[in-house]
Amino acid sequence: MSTPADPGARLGTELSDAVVMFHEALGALMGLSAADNKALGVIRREGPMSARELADRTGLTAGAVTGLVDRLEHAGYARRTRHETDRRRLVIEATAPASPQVNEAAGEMAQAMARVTEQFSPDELLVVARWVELTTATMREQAVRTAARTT
Amino acid sequence: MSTPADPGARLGTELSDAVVMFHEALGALMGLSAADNKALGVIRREGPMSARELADRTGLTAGAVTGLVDRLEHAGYARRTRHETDRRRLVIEATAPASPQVNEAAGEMAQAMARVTEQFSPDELLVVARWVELTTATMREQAVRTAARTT
DNA sequence: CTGAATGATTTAGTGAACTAAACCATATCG
DNA sequence: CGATATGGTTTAGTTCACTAAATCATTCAG
Repeated sequence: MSTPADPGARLGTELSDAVVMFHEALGALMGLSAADNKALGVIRREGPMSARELADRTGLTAGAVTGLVDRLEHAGYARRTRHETDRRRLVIEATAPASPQVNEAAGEMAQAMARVTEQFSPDELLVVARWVELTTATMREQAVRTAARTT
Repeated sequence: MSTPADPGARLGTELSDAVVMFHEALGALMGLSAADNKALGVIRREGPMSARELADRTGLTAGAVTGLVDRLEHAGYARRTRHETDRRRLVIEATAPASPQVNEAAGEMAQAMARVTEQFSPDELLVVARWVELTTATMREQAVRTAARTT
């Protein structure tokens, strides 16, 4: 089935779990529910957008998005602005993580990952980078396909 | 700051996002809320446990765990048994994913990852495996440290 | 300029999952 | 054996984010 050197199988379980756990822990530290955290991810990933757009992305109704953005804004992770030309629209954008605690945690994580990187030669890092890239694309595609099945 | 060959930085954002997205999509396909999915993860990861133990792990009260296990059991992802010697206690254990849809999605993911693996030599796979292992350990540790900050 | 359309908010009501506490069943201790 | 502790369930009440629909503001089309 899977050899000890098959990272694909491992990713499926352990790394994936660890990533999810860290993500959840960071979300909790930020004081965000899983749903709010997910929405923030959408804004961060896709850049500033209107409330309607965010509603479509998250599958929420317009009314729910108002509350969602209220919470994100109040917690300091997002900002509401009016659209320059169309003043009915909002521009919802993510702001830098405010809390020092969150910055510290993120910084610590970055350092820890740097220590991992340190242990590989430049050539090896190229290999790993290639794998990470392919895997990311695969996970994304599978996420979309899997989501499509739910309908 | 981070070179194109620094997988650590990439993991922090893109792969991590993709992993979380897939995890969420799979959870949705399984008909589980994020919280229930997380609890199921605990049972899968740590093996059979009593309701009290699960309550401690998830931070829920005893009453809430009853409902939680009800849902998991009803959806076919967990099973309640009585403890052999102490018949007050439950033994809550995860069962194999029942729904054909979930199996299909999991299978498709496994195949997709196999196609990624295919593109690397055995030597390269060893490098990747080493990186995955170190990264997993790091993420786990950081998840725990981050969770501790929340308190 | 008026009327219809669009974007966001507000309001009222609903549902899901939670807590706290009362409640059974079983186990353990004196 | 009786009293007390422990594990899980049940119940009553609360909280919170959601939807649907009414509302306000702005834009666009005729």
